[in-house]
Amino acid sequence: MATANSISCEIATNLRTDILMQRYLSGERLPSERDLASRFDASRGAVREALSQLEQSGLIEIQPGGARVNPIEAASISVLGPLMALNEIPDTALVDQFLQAFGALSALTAREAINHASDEDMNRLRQIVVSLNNQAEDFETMQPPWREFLKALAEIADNLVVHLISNDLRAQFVEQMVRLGLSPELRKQTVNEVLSSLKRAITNRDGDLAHAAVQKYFDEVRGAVHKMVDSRLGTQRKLVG
Amino acid sequence: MATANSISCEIATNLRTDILMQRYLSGERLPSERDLASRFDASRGAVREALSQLEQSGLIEIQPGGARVNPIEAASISVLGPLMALNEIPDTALVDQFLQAFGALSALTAREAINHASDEDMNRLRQIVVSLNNQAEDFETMQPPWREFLKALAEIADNLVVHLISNDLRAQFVEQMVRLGLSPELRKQTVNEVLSSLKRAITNRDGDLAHAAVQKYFDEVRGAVHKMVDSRLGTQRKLVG
DNA sequence: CGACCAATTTGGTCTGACCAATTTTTTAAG
DNA sequence: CTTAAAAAATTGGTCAGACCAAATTGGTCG
Repeated sequence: MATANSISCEIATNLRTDILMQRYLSGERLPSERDLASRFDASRGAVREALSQLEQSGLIEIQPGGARVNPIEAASISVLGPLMALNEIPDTALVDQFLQAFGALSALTAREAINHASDEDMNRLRQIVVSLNNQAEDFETMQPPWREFLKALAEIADNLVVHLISNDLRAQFVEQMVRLGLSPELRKQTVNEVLSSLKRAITNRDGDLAHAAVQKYFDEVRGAVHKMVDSRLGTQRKLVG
Repeated sequence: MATANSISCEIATNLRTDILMQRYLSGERLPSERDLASRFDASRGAVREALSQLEQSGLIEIQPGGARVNPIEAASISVLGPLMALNEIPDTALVDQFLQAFGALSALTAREAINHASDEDMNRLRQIVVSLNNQAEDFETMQPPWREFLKALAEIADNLVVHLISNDLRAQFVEQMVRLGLSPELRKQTVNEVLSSLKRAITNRDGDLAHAAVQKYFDEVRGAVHKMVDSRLGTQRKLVG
């Protein structure tokens, strides 16, 4: 957001954190706009803009008489980023859930893309898979072509709904992922299996195979992230203990 | 939104429609807040709140110097509802994309739920499937228990990410679906196959089978909706021609 | 033609005010 | 003492006018 430095944004961030940390419980009434204004040493207008943001993210509900806090389950995806940023160590379960959802949507995208791709599209995909094959050694170096691959699939599949969902998910998670320098170690054999499946899927125009391959890749990432976080927690305990 | 009747909301709706109908092109600059205020005969504060909403939905980007329109692909899910509401006749492709995405996420939910359900959960699911079986004649009557089934699966799977995505999707689409009184005619045989698969999945704790069954159900709905819209367009042409 | 500088425009914010609706408190009746 | 009605205080929604810093614009000069 361009107005990230603005006061209204700061107020929104503060209140959002308070709500997500359950300093305001669900159903509870928020302080009045005038109270908040004086507390944040800001004008009522700024507070109103902040509250408006929180309302649109589904965290609160503003009514004449007062603003009330909604249960988190009633919110929109845009709270996931702040929710993850809450703790220094990311919530493992949340990361896993993200990868599951993103993986399912990516797999869906892959199937539809392969099933509807033009010959030209197929060549483009083939090329990317080749470059993936050449850099399949390390997760880091593999990331750029992999993202390019997913992007190409998304363009071909041309599913606006999935595209917008993926936008939101990326916006909420990628920042958090890089914050931690996640670089899970994928098993080379699995990666190679995925890549060869993708090749075959492209050659034979087999959408279901592409679906399975992408799904398999994300499942591998999930497993690797789990291992990584576990070991990191292990070392942390060592440092602490 | 509780403030649906407010002026700021009205301004936001107006501008959103203008943007979605490409009366403001991507990259173009929006009129200044003062201009908009005078055009809508409102105060600058109201306009600012409206713009703030549009910015958070990703439709525009506000910067000192002016607000610019973003490409639709950069927006968030919350634009899907207004996008569908644009035309009287819903965009068939968009409905299909929605069902695809929602189906994939529901199938994912089903697999995880079945894989992690307690015995108690399983009994609950079994009961719902039985009631589904008893009302499998009509799409309408089947809807309530089916929704209950999906809801139960979601609760068991307990995946916040998928839950929030589904929230947004429902919020954007369900309203539009009922607006058109969609009641696609599912093939009874397919429905029965789905239900028997679900039974087996529950009995054998087979998450993958549940995944496939739910996927199959949504695919059937997709096909039925297509047929329905096609026939509806057909009669419409008759009326016009 | 391009670089530079001043005037204007624009977003961000503040103050203070008014209204209608809701909430809370008080009051009066049972 | 409880309850119902009425009055007061609170709250969100909106408006008008003002100021500042940053960005845009337009004109000027090299």
